[in-house]
Amino acid sequence: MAEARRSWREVRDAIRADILSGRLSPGDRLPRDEDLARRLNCARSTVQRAMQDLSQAGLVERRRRGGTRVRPDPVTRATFDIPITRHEVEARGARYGHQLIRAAELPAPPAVVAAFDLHSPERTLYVEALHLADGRPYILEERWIATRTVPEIRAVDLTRISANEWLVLNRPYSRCDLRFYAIQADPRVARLMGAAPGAALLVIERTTWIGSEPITTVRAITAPGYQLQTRT
Amino acid sequence: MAEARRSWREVRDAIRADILSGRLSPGDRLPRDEDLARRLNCARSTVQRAMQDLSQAGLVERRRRGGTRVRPDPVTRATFDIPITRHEVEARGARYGHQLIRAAELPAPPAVVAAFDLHSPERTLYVEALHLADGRPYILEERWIATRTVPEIRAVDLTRISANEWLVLNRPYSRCDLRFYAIQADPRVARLMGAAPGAALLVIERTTWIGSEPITTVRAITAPGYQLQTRT
DNA sequence: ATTCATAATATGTGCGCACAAAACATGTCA
DNA sequence: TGACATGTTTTGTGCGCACATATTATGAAT
Repeated sequence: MAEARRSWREVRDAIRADILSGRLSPGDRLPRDEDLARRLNCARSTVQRAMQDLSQAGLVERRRRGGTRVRPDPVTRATFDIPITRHEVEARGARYGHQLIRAAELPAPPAVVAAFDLHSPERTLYVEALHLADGRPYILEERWIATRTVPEIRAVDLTRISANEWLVLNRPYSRCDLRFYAIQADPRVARLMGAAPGAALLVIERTTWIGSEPITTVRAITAPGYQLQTRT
Repeated sequence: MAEARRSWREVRDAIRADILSGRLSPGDRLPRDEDLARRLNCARSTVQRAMQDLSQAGLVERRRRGGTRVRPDPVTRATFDIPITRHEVEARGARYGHQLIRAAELPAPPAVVAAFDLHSPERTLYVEALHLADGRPYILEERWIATRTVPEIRAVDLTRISANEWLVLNRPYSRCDLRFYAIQADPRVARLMGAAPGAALLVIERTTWIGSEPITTVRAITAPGYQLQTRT
C-alpha cells in the first residue's frame, strides 16, 4: 500500500482523519503502535510521536497495556495565554499604569481558604489594585497572597510594581487553576472601573500553588467589552 | 558533576527551575542541546524531549540555528476542554434536553461574514436552540452554519439531535477560534434563559473551519452563574 | 554599500534497539 | 470465594546515530 515513509505529522493526520471522519468512533480501540507502524511504513517511534500529539489534543487516550482508544467524549480543547497585565496593555499599544487601592494583612476569608484547598485559616496579604490602559481602567484585581508561602511580598513596594508582575516574575508555581465567569458591576466596582452600574464584566479567577503550598488567588475584574481569545 | 542519568522530566524540571528562579531571565539564550545533554549526562534526544515540553508550555522559544531562548514575555498558559453540551450536562448528573427555537436559511449577517474571515456573502442556516439541564435553561446558542460547506445539515432533524452535537460528531475542523466575554441579558434572552433582565451572562463564541472553508460560528450564551474552568 | 549565493550551525525528524513501567490477566493458595 | 503473587502485553523512556531543514553568518561580486 503505502510506499513512502511517513512523517509523524502525516501519521497523526491519517489517524485524526480516521477519527474525525467516523471510520473510528469514540471508544474504539486502535491497533497497537507496532502494527500501525508496519501498516503505515514507519518506525514505532514515529507512531509514538504522532500519538503523543493526538493524546495532548484530547483526541485519543493511551494507557500502558490498555492500548489506545478514541476519546469517548469528544471535546474542543483550547489553549489561552494569559500574559502579565502590563505586557497585555503594552501589546495593545497603550500606556500602562496601575494604582494600588489597598494593601492590608488580613486573615483569609472562607472563600479564599476554600480556593486554596485548605481547611485551617491562613494569613494573607490582601491587595486591591487597578490596572490602567492609557489612563483608563483596564482590570481591577482583588488578590490574596499567602504570606506564609511568600513572606518577601511584604517588603515589596506595590505602588511601584504590581503584585501581578512581581509574583509572576518571582514565584514559580506548580499548579494553576483558572475560572471564568460574568458578574454585574456593583456600585463600587462600577465607580472604580468607570462602568455603568450593573454592567456585565468578565471575571478571571486564578489560584496558584507551589507544591501543595498556596501562593495567591486573584479575582481579575475586566473592563466592559473585554474579550479573551485563543492564541492564533 | 551529575552522575545518574536524567529522565526528560528531570531535565525539564531542572531547566524550568533555572528559568523560574531567575537564574535565567526572559530573553536569555540557553546552551545548545548537545552541551546541555553533556552537562546533564543524558542523550540529546532527552534534552529535545524536555525542550519540546517547555516550548509547548510557553516557557521557551526554539528556532533552528537560532537556538533556545527563555520566552521574553512570561505567560500563564491554560487549557480548556469544551465538551459537547449534552455530555457536559450529563456529567453534572443532570438530565439533558434541548429545544429548537428557530431554524431558517438566511444570508450571513456582516458580523458572521467577518467571523468567517470572508469577504463575499455566504448562505447560512441560522439555528437558535436552547440546551436544558433538568428542564432548566443551560445554554442558549445562536448558530450560523455555512451550508455551502455543510449541505447535509439541511437534512438533519435538529429537534432530535442538537446542531452542536451533530457538527462535533460529523464535521472535523482544522481550525477553531474561541472568544469569551460577558453580556447583559436583554429582555428576550432573559425570558428564554429564565434570568433577570440585565443579568450578567458569560458568552462563549466559537468559529470553526475545515481548511479555509468556514463550517460554523456559534454564540453560546450561558445561564447565570455558569463558570468555565481549566481541566484538572 | 548592497545584493546574492554559499557555508555554518542549532534544532527537527526518523530509525532501530533495549529496557522500564503500568495495567490487565491468570493462576495459586488459603 | 477472595487475596495475592506472577506473568503478559502495551505504551513510555532513553540512547545513539544519520540526515533534513531553517536560519543566521559570511563573503564575493557588483
